[in-house]
Amino acid sequence: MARRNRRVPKAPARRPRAGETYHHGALREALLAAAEALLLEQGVEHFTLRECARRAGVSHAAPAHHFGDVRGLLSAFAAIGFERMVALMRRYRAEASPAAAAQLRAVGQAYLDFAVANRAHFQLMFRSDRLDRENPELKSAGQAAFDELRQAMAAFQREYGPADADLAPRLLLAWSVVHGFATLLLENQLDVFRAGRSMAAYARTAGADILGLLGAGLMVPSPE
Amino acid sequence: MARRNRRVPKAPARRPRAGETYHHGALREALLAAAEALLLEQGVEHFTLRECARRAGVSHAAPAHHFGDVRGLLSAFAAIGFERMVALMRRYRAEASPAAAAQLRAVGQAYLDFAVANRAHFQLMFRSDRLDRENPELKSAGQAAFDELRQAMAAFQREYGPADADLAPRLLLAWSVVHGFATLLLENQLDVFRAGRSMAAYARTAGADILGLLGAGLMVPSPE
DNA sequence: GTGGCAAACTTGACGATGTCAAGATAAAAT
DNA sequence: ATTTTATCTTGACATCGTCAAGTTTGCCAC
Repeated sequence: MARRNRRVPKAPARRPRAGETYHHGALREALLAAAEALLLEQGVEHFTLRECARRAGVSHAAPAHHFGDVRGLLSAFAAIGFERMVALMRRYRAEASPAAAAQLRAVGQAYLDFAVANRAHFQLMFRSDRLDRENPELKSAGQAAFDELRQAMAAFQREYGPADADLAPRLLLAWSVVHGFATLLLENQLDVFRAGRSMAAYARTAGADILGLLGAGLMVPSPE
Repeated sequence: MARRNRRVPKAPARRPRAGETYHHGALREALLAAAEALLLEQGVEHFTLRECARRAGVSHAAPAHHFGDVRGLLSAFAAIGFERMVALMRRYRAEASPAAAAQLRAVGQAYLDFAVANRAHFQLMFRSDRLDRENPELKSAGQAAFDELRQAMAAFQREYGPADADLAPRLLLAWSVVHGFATLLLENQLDVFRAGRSMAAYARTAGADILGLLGAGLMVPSPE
């Protein structure tokens, strides 16, 4: 009722226009969309619940009714990230040769490509301080992504690896490689290597190099 | 940025007692020490400039005179972290066999042990949003740490690797492995693997497994 | 010594933020 | 039609980082 006379330097806190109802109707989705845009533009470090609400055209306390608190919202969006990553992994696998080595490379390249194409989103997915790790959607989506890697690595080991060796160390090694590379790249730690090339291009070429090295190394029975 | 009602034992802003001077005398060091304690206790996500000043017994605006802003302080402390990491790398290398493979493992294990023993400190060192990457001390300290790895990897390749191959992909692979493993471990992503064991113990055993696999894989000439 | 000046530190304010409590409104259930 | 519930707003609070302006102190020229 009271007109909100906000002296606004930022987003113009859009009031409901004619025809818009007091109830938003699809605020949950609108907030997730606003979060996506905000993360894309500003990065995970400048994400703000209030700015997110502003962009969705609602008051600063509205998100609480759908997500509890800011970690609830970000956890929901992180879960979406894992789902999209899984989708990309499956697409890459479908387009790759069915050979176990190619399948493993496809999963790794999908991991890297997703990270580079969705920088803030990826960073959010692994920032425990901004997430509620007990969120059930987040847990299951994260598990699904990990399962893609586990499955590809199991097939790889069935084909090349020593049959008696434990899967865990190889799985951990592969995950560490792609995750470490993505993390370092996104934190601008590899700028000296990248040397001007775009992140996407570099993730492609250097990523292929690294995944190739990793695969070649894992094909040899380890001396244990 | 009011966070939730974290059980924060907010130190009672100790006023200068009798005999203490208006000028602290060594405030810069006191602030860095307070930052260390605060990070250790609360983690990087709950670090606060004002709480840091409180612990050092000075007003909330005092740190600005020594560090500019919060990123200045954290960058200085991150630089200290890289220096300590380099010291640990050198100690491990000195204690290890001079063989290139053992030297490389020593560097990797030092990386992991430092990360686990200094969780918040390590996380800070790679959180660009809290740091000023142009800070000269931070830059040179980070470079020194990287040089340890580079040097060990160069020696490794001189001894085992294909002499004509490029060093960069192998260097990137090794860094990605240790960094990814440390990151995932500290973000509690490996709890299912860890299965109750302490982080330090797990970083030792699983870290050795992974570094062993990596070394074995790199000893074979890659098919490129 | 002593006057003055720059560095070190304090005080208070400002605009943010996340969350809570209480009110207003719409939709759904009875 | 009335009641209940879900949705959204409003306003307040504690806290944060930073800035501007005032105090205190160390120190150097004289």
